[in-house]
Amino acid sequence: MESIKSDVKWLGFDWDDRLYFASDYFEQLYQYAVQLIKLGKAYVCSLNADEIREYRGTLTKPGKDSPYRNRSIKQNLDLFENMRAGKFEDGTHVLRVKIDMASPNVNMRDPIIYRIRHEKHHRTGDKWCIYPTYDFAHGLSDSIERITHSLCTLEFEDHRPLYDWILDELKAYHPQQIEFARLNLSDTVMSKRKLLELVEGGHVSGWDDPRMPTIAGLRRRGYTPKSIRNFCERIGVAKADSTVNIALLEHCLREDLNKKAPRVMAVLRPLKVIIENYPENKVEELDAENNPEDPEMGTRKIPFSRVLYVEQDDFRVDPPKKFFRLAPGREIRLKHAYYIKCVEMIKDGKTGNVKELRCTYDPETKGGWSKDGRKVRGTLHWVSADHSIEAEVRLYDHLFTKANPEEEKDGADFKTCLNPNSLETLTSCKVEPGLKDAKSRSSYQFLRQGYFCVDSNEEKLIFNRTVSLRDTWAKIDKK
RNA sequence: UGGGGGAUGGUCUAAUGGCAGGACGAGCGGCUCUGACCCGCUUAGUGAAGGUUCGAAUCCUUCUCCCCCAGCCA
Repeated sequence: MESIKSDVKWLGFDWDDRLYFASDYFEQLYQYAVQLIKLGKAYVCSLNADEIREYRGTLTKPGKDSPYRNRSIKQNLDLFENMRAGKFEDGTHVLRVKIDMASPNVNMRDPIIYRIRHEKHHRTGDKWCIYPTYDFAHGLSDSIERITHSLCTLEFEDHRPLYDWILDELKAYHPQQIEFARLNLSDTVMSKRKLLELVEGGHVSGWDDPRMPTIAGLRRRGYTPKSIRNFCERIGVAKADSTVNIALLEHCLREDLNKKAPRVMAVLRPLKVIIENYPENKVEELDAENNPEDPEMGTRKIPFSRVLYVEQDDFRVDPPKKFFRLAPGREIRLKHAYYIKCVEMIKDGKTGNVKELRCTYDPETKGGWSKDGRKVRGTLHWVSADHSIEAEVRLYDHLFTKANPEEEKDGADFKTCLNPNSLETLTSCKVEPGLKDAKSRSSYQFLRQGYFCVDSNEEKLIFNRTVSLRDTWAKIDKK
């Protein structure tokens, strides 16, 4: 309950002084039930659960009346009072409403409105041992609260006749129940039952695992309340079953973060670069803008020195067409810094992998501009090796490999298409020094990579990837 | 096979008898010190068949397909 409250607040809503609980109305609800008995519209039924099911009939066959259906009002009043007084065991009696056992809508076949449960309630404690069912409490609670419209999901459409019946019989204020389709998202599951399975099966670390579509999970992943609200506005509300593509949610997220998240440089998979013509001990403080979308976010200083790290993906020994990044002999720009040219690559003797690059820089291009007007196609992010700090980065991907895990063929379990690579942890990432004091939960854009938020900054700095940037090159490269 | 709902581009959603539009995605191009953002263009739809009407996504008829209901759960 507390987590529901904090989720709602986080999303940006407030109930002011209107935090209501159905349990606040237990006494009134009881009195309404008594009234129904007096009207001859409710009776205590002493059939057991199996018998009640049997008497109910099926979808196509009508039910038959309970043998207890015609108890006298006095008898019912008496029995119900004793139910409340705790004179009976769980399951021995229930209070049912008298409608029509032959109704084509099974919800109208004398539904149960009160049952005995000798259980402690989280708000009323031991005060009650009988509790109203949802169908009974729902409409009357709405009525007591004087709400105008009661919104719920489609599966309650069949319950609306009962909702209406109860309020009409009691001549109570009658709100209008309106049903709408629940929200389904592609590439994940939304049902509580299935999410619980993921938690209990250890497929995720908990309800707030950043891969979970729960509010707690989205929050920890780095989603902003505003992006979620925008998303909800865009998808609208309808009565048709639908599955919204998660790409739209991600779009709303990028849209919001693009305006808010400060830009920083972080190298996830470091490749060492030595600038051969840059003095050994020299360090320059370069200016870098914090957010081109918002000049008011100002600038910061970032250190540049002879030994740097760049992204492994940003170098190719044998660059394909349209690859604008570093390659042997190729000149590129280091963001906010200088043009550098790759003059040599050093391979690991054993693996043959490139483990280090030797480059030269052009001192005339400080800040990233060339006076002679020559252009470079690529701009890379980088960090200064000596000044960077280590961080762990967790890359998240969709939890499932199929857009609709619930539609597994041959009725296979939805967990068969769990994505084994939905979490990739990188432990030796290098981030710019200014991130040393990054606050927990704060969001950044790692330039050219994506949006990341601080999961924790206690013993070590840990980032969650919220969502990647759109990556046109990745699409070209795949072809 | 009883009852209740639903069907508009790949996806979500507008159009309440009067030009089928928007967003996301995808594709192409432009811009660029982020292959980001932004901008331009393109793609692609009324479940089916009849009927009413000057005119139908919308009204009528028939059909098809999908979802929900037989808890003392919500």
